[in-house]
Amino acid sequence: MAATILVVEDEPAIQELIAYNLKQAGHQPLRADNAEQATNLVANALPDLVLLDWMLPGLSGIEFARRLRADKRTRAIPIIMLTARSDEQDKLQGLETGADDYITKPFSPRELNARIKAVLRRRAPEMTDDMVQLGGLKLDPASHRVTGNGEPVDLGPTEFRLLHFLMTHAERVHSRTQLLDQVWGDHVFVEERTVDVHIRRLRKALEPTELDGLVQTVRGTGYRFSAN
Amino acid sequence: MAATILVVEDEPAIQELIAYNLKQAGHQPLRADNAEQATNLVANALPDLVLLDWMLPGLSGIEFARRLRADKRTRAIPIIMLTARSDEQDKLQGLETGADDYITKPFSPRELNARIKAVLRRRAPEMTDDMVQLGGLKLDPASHRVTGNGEPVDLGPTEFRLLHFLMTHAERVHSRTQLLDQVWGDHVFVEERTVDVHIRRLRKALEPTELDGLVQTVRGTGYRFSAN
DNA sequence: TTTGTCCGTCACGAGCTTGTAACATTTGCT
DNA sequence: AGCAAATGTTACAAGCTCGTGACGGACAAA
Repeated sequence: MAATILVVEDEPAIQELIAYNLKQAGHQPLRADNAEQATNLVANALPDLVLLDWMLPGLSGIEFARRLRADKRTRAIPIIMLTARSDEQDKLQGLETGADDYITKPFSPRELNARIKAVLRRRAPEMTDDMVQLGGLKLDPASHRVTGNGEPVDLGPTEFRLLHFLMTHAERVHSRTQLLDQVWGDHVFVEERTVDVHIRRLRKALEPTELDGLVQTVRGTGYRFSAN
Repeated sequence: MAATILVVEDEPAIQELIAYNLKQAGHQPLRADNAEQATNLVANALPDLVLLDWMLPGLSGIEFARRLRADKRTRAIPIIMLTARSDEQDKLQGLETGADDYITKPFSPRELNARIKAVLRRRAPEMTDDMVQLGGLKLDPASHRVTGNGEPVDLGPTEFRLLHFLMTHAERVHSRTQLLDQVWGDHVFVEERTVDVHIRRLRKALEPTELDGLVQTVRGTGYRFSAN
């Protein structure tokens, strides 16, 4: 659950309060007072989620959300809208622009955390620290441990992230490019074939538990984790 | 559980009662009749927890709580709100300002103590005086003593806090940054690698008891205390 | 002051990770 | 079968992470 979360909020007190709560919950907050600042931060490094105030000086929150959705690089980032109004009109418009969820101020830290967790679980399950258990394999992000049929499995950092992503997106084929984006990160330039090597390393590490068959090749497309 | 607790309450009789009960429970009460006095006390020394009356002459309890949350230095202090009203409206608003818990007057000393303990445990389990016992290691915050397999272990202050935190958050990986935040305090500027050195010192101190293996390195991520 | 303790930083080296290239094997197609 | 593309596999150099000992400064007690 160590997500990087961009907070776009012009009111300093609220920004501070939110940032504090995020840190408390184990996240890493990035702060921006307006859409411009936020744009710069996003250009630099992609956050895992954006908390976006509805009312912003200059470019409004809705407009900023629209831009995030328009850009291919940022399209997948989950967005939670913050608004002072509780009126349904706004809510609808907010969801239309592609917000994943919506919180009406004032809100409790507990509610904020619950929504963040819910959105991450839906949009980016590999960011939560929920334990994943599939086909005899068990991966626990919190303790950073993997066991296959009860036996401990030793993985390098990259193999761990790779397996975590595959398990949280099982039964689905991922191209090498997608895996590079999701597991390596978007500002990294690596040969596609490198993925093959790490898949190989992952399978090798799983071999002793006879579970290496769960990581499957889909020729011409990519790789897949399947528990069937 | 030797916490320093700031009581902000304008009614002398109730203040007296609470202070007496806190003392009885082993805490050290600090008293303030209003937000101004409280501010001065806090400026002088940080309490471990604040008991805050909802209704105060002058600056209200809510407002004071908000200020505590706004200041970086006091942000982390747990707050329990006291209120004469039992109405839900207030309850919500109290939590929104970042209070950790809420007690409706009149309350029994027992309830007060239970809530204090619960809040301290939730916010900072390593702040309570509960003895921690894991994998042959026993750490007693009250007597500030550590024994491994019965043998006494000699630790420096930082190693003690580090071990205490790790044991109260076992089976979980903590990054260097997290450890610095939690054990050193988030206002301190220290090199990340310093954590390594203290881990080393901790392990060295545990070596004679053969229990140094409980403090584990998770390469690329951080450290973990594990009793498995 | 002297002594001792504790702390933060640094530098060095062992060992682990990683990306890539090179070579081997499999697969699908004609 | 024969071929080309895709994937598996291995080796390796470069880089990085972490363990470790040493050092000097801060601080308090003697």
